[in-house]
Amino acid sequence: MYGQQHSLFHTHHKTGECTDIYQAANDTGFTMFPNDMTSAQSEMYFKGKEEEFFPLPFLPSHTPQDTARDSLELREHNFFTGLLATVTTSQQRQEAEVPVWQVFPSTEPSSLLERWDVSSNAKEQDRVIKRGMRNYGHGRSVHLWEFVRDLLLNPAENCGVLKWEDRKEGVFRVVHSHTFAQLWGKRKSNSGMNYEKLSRALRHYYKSGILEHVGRRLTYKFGAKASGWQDSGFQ
DNA sequence: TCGATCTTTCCTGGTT
DNA sequence: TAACCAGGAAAGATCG
Repeated sequence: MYGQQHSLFHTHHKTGECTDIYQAANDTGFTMFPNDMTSAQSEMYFKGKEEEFFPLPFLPSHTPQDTARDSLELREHNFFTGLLATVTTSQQRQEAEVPVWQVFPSTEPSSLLERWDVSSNAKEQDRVIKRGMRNYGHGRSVHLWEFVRDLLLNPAENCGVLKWEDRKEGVFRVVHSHTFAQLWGKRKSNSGMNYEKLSRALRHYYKSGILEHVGRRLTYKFGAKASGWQDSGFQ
């Protein structure tokens, strides 16, 4: 049902080798989702020491065929960001300069992807991805204020936990403090996160000017050092 | 490896 | 009484 096969070739910028990326993806247990693949994405390289990555939309090939809810979310999310990696100095292929193509899941999988338990060797995939991405300054751990900003700018994933009080002034209110802390804890893989700790982290931003003190309960305001909250959002 | 920065954790005391 | 706020202190995590 997913990943109708198209021929889409990608030329390695060093070796010049052409690879059918859908085939490469399927070889590793994932199915490319063709609708959103663009030539721009296929040309997006990040150069690292040992691996080269570029982001791709993909879906796990073993998607569950179950609930309507999943189908709905699939349409909403459209695709997940994955990484197609060429491992040119891989231990697996030391004898050759031939790239080994592998598709890895995003290090920040969407909610749907998390439920799908994408791979049995996800730990190893994550390790390689993180190592590769560090080289590009891409995929660094998100800052709390950026997480807050993105929630506000993306109501579809906000779940109603945050709400703009004064969009123009950057004033927002925490509607569901417990859920808000849970979301942050989930993002940081920290099950011990609660609103007490989260709010302390937010208060640290007063000093740096990322947030400003408002004086109302559960209400915060973006400061001069915060950027991007003026954007219209992702929709 | 190290220092800077950010985040977490714990805490006391105050307010709503 | 519970939930929240303010901020000090220190430790842990991350990054360049």
